Amino acid sequence: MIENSCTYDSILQSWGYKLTTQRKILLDIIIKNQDKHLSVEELYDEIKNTGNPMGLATIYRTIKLFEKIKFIQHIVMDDGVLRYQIIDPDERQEHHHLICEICGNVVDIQDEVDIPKEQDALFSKKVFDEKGFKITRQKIQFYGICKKCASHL
Amino acid sequence: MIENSCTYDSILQSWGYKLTTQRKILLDIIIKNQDKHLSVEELYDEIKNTGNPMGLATIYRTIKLFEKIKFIQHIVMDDGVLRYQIIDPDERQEHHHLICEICGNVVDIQDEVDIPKEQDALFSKKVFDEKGFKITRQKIQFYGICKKCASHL
DNA sequence: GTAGATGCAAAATTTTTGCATGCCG
DNA sequence: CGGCATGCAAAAATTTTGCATCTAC
Repeated sequence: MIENSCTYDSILQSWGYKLTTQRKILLDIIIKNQDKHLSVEELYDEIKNTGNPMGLATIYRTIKLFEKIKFIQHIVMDDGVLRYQIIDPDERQEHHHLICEICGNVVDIQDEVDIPKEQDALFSKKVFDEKGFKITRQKIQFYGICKKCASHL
Repeated sequence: MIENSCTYDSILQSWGYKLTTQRKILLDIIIKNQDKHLSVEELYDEIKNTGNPMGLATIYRTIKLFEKIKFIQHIVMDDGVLRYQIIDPDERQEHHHLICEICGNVVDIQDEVDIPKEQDALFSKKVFDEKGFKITRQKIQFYGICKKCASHL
């Protein structure tokens, strides 16, 4: 869990980008909502709620910048809406998602839970032999029912 | 592999929808390009190439209809663009994708290749115990390099 | 002070909707 | 023939861009 944005501030500056109020606010919002995977629209609303509204153009531009310097990455749900999440510099490893089919909420799983090593040599070999496709990495979406929704059933 | 659209034609009519020229053309294009996963824009262009151009509005409306009656389903790539594929009535089972990181092409894998059963009871139990999340199904994107691109390296 | 960043408004895209006309059943 | 479907154009929604102004360094 990432606690604050100071590491990012200095990285931003080391890339030669200015540390502006807007960039700090946007990064804060993304960090504060690590578990939420906000869309541009949701980011816009969250920022408006802080009382320091920001132009949509700035949000789009800042997001592009943050993706370029690997502060954040986007994930895409089944509806095609891009949602953004902070990348912890310490854990750049691939991670996967638990997606609730009722509320649509997305939860990350990574090393907290051992993903079974489905990408075992045998499987990769079979795909390569049959399809000529060399697998290098994978992303899994696990669909199901989250704790909260299960409790409301 | 689906060969033609007659089955779909009669299903369409059994739902009470009219079998129009446009619907036939769109379905044909989707079936002919089963391996391509075309976006709306690509569908529009393909249809224009047949010499019977169709209004974009009609394409959007027809796609919605086809999704509703489960003729097609969409998949979503990392860029958030929705792409459409025919659903073979015979094999409604979940399937996965091989995505080439070079050309972006998407290939389906399903029963042709045995997906290792990563959703083993132990893993699901662990996720449930640690996250309270009940996994019911999953989608995997395998990223890598396709045969064609590998041959150009 | 100056390069780069922001805000606003206009433009470019993408998708939806209203309505007159057309065509399937 | 009657109603659903289509095409077109307008509207709505989303994202990008140009430019004047502002601000971090």
